Amino acid sequence: MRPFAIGVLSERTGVKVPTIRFYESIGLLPAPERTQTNRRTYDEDTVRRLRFIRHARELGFEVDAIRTLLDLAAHPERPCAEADVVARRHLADIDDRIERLTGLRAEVQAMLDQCTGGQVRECRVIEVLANHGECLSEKH
Amino acid sequence: MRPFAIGVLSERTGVKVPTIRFYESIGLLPAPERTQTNRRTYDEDTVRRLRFIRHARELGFEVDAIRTLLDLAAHPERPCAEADVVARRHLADIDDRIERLTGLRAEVQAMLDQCTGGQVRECRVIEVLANHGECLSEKH
DNA sequence: TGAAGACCTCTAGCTACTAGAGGCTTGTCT
DNA sequence: AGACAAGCCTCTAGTAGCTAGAGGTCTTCA
Repeated sequence: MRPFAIGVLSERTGVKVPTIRFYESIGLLPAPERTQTNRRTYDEDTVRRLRFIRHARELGFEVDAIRTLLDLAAHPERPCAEADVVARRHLADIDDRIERLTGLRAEVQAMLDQCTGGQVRECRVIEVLANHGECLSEKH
Repeated sequence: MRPFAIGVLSERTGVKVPTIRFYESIGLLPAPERTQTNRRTYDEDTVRRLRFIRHARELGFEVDAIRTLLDLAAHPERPCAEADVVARRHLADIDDRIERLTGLRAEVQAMLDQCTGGQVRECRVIEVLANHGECLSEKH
């Protein structure tokens, strides 16, 4: 396969052109070869690398974590414990966020349940916001 | 009560001093009176308003939504339907995020479950990231 | 009186992109 | 061959909601 342009890379990976340039600028993608007229050219390796990045992003991994994972992927002989750690940390982070959101959900739902639909004067939504004491939990 | 300084407002509301100035700059808080030496002075009204803001932020409302809610809170004679809409939209947003996170959680968990702890060469975490086809869902 | 601490403004940084301006190059159609 | 659109280039700035720091003034307390 011939080297191809950034637009082709974009289409083949589903990552937008400006995003590809952005990834290059932060060092997630290496600076590619250029044509004589200064255009970036890519090869299959970059397609694989970028798909890896995209997929990890879709799963919510942060760029720093992806850097570590990419680094690991490049060294097949190393133990995979480190990848495990990264993924476990991410899982814990997701759990954390789910838990907090679930708590919030309950508060907002409770607020809405109490709303009788009258005037703002007696609106529970506004009132709960104004008075923290009425909340389900003291946590926030 | 005498008017008080920004540090006092900060302590009484739990909102950091730079954040208070930031809220002023984006118009969430009105520009306060100043002393002759240009220091901001606040009163009880601001404490209430800022507590309202803080509480809404803690519940995950966006600044724009808070603007609407504050506006409503200032007009007790209006119907509270609008507050209801804001809160319901927020609830839907939270549900959405929980759902997406739950999906992610399952993917990451599945990835981890398959890891046998050997070398990166046979690491499922790395492999799953490299090959989207192995995912639980096609959604992402 | 002198030093610490609180206050002031302004700028820049965080995450992960996205959008736009202004200007070349490439490809296609006639 | 020439015209014109589409694609590429760089650079800057904007998104949300703050946070941190520089460099300077003012207040408070021992």
